[in-house]
Amino acid sequence: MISKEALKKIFPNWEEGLYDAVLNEAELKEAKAGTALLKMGQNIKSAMLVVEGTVKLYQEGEEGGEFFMYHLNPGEACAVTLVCNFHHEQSQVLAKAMTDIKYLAIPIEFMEKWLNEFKSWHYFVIKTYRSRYEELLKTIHETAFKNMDERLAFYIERQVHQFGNTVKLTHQEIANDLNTSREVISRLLKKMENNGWIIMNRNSFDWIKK
Amino acid sequence: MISKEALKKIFPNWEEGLYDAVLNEAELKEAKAGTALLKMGQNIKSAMLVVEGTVKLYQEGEEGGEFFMYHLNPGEACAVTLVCNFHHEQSQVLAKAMTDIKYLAIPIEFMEKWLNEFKSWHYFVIKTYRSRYEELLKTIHETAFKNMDERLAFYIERQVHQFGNTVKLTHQEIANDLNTSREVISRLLKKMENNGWIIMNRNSFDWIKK
DNA sequence: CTTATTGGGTGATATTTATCACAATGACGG
DNA sequence: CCGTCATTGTGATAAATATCACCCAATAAG
Repeated sequence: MISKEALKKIFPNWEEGLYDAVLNEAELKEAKAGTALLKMGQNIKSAMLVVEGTVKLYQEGEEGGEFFMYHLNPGEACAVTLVCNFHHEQSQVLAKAMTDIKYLAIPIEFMEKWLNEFKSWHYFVIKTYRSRYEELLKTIHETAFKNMDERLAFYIERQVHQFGNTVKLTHQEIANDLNTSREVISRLLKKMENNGWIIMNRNSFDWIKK
Repeated sequence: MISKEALKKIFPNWEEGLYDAVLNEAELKEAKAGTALLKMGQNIKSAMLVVEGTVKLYQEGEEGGEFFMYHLNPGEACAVTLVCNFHHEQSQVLAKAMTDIKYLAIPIEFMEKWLNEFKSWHYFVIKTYRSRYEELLKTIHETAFKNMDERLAFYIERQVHQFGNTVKLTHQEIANDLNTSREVISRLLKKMENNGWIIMNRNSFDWIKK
């Protein structure tokens, strides 16, 4: 399990009792990069709090497409898993480990209980929903108003913000995340290279804009 | 002001004290159809709870475009106004009265206070964020995976769900909401008419599909 | 009744994105 | 060093959407 000190660093400002509750009830799980942690339509049986690594949240299309929405980092939680106990609903999102990750899985029966017991849990849930809502707004803004070139730039900037200036993603992976085709991404990246925004290598490129 | 009984009907399951607090602190406001209640970038000074009528929530593009996200009905609240006091942030959305409306405006200084005092307010905030988050997911799903014909059908279905089978919107208004042009909507509606999904009149049409 | 305005129809054309087909090149296991 | 596979480049073409330029019809206003 994880130490209380480590937990406090990753999830600050909780009540003492909440840390104990988490240490008692949560299971610390690991997953390899690429694993699907939560699939669309799947019944949710536990809340997910990220401890280490990065998770990507997607929307899935009925014909198999994926659409990237936002990242989850340590200290953040998957909003959809936090309150679903109210309704015993199915997941509306796909969560994928982007790197090797560690996360806390908390059985959903504690969600309502803790809302009653711990004020800091209540705040945590609200903060989580609020921040995820804002990420969705950004995502909507991009897809509603921007063309693929700008969307790609925005996507890369998010990626750079997470992992630094060297982007280690194949054109195909980017295309999947943006729900377009590889050719489109290849051509747009070539343009960016010509504009001096990136330096391309095989299997990666560097973002050098601004 | 509004009576306590009416308030209870519209916002069920609150604590007694919360109803009193709202009656004491909120201002009951009215607005004509079409009014912008909250503009993007505007500083939020009060929370908005819908009492009567329908509000439309938009994302605004920098070049003036609008993009419809979802409706707010009586008993629902504008999520972004509920927690912004934490940060004194600016609105990321545009809220427009779709019909003549009545709503409760609660100064944001009470938001944090009530979170501490009323458990039912806490639940209300979480429920609000959760439902808005889910609406955003649906919206993203449509824009990410669907072509304009399907998006239009989805849009009309939402409209029908709100106001019944007769849709009293001009092609231009629909085009604005979907961030496309009138010609596109006109042509797609014509197709729907040919498919027997709608019956068109001037200034309105009837949804008769299924 | 006449005119002005608004809502809607339609062809032509441009732009953006998707799809198909295939070539080239680097990485890696044997 | 060779062959295979994953990755990227690129032309040709199709489909979806945007834009422009008008016209026409219904309604409102005088």
